[in-house]
Amino acid sequence: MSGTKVLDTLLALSQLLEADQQSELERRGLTPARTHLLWVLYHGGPATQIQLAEAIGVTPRNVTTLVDALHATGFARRAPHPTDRRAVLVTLTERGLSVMETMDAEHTALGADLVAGLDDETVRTALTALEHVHDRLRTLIAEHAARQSERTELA
Amino acid sequence: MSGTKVLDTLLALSQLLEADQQSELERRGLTPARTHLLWVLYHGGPATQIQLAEAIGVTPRNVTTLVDALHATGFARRAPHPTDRRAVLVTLTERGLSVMETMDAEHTALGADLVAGLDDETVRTALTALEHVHDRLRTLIAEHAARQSERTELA
DNA sequence: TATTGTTATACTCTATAACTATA
DNA sequence: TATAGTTATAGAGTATAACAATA
Repeated sequence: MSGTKVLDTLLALSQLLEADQQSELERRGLTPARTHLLWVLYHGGPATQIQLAEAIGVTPRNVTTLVDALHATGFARRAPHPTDRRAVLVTLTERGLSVMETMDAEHTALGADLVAGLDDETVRTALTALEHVHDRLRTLIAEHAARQSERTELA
Repeated sequence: MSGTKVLDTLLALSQLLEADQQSELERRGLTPARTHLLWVLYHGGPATQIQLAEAIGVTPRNVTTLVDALHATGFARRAPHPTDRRAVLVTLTERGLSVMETMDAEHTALGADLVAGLDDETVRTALTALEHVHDRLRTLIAEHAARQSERTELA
């Protein structure tokens, strides 16, 4: 009973978080997918498009489009790879770095804001519970995937 | 500090929930947007496309496309509105009803599964904390919106 | 022969604007 | 005149397949 309640609250929360983030991005002329790419560059440094594709979980073809768009809007740029002439290194521009720094600060502030008014003990308990739920979900997904590949092999 | 941790865990959890749900949908030949529409029909009964557009939060034009697709794949159908000849009533087919019943059951099972292994007291505390966070976020979003409209009026 | 990135093409979701049929 | 839904058009994100240049 309360498990369903927890799940429903989590889903409602996800939706609000996404909506909030998206409206912030739009103000800055960014989209979720492009921001994700910038975030990877911000935290991981310059990368080839193949590396970005793996980090984001999309095909290399999509990275071409995203980098094109980020270049056109001035957030990122392509630089030649120092040793591999096939590859390019995607890097943040000044503008891209600046906007990521701002978003990073906002992210930290939002985290603090969301738990304001809760005592430390409650936050700790909730965090432990969330991590437990996270682990359960990962396990369930892994089991699903295992069943899927069994089915595929049978077929 | 722990606020950021809570936020990051929530975001990681959201991502997993979305990925898990999406892979389930694909197995059934559904997409997230179409499933959302079916979900509204399942819980609210037959509706006009305008009502669906409001419930889902998209423009009426999009509902046309979604209903077209759901009709083509046999999950929903258009019926004439009994009193308004301009409007149509979108209803679930047998297939649509059946798949929604299955998903509803899976949703309940997932909720129970995610908190399995946590004692009741911990779940209650976590749920209270989540609801607090949910309220905080709603408040923050409302404040953002208010600031936005101020700016718009000045301009 | 394998890898990096691109061109070509297609599907989904979304939006605005103009239009038809009905209220 | 207002409302319900559609046609027309466009942008963003995603995918596969075929191909170029380079390793």
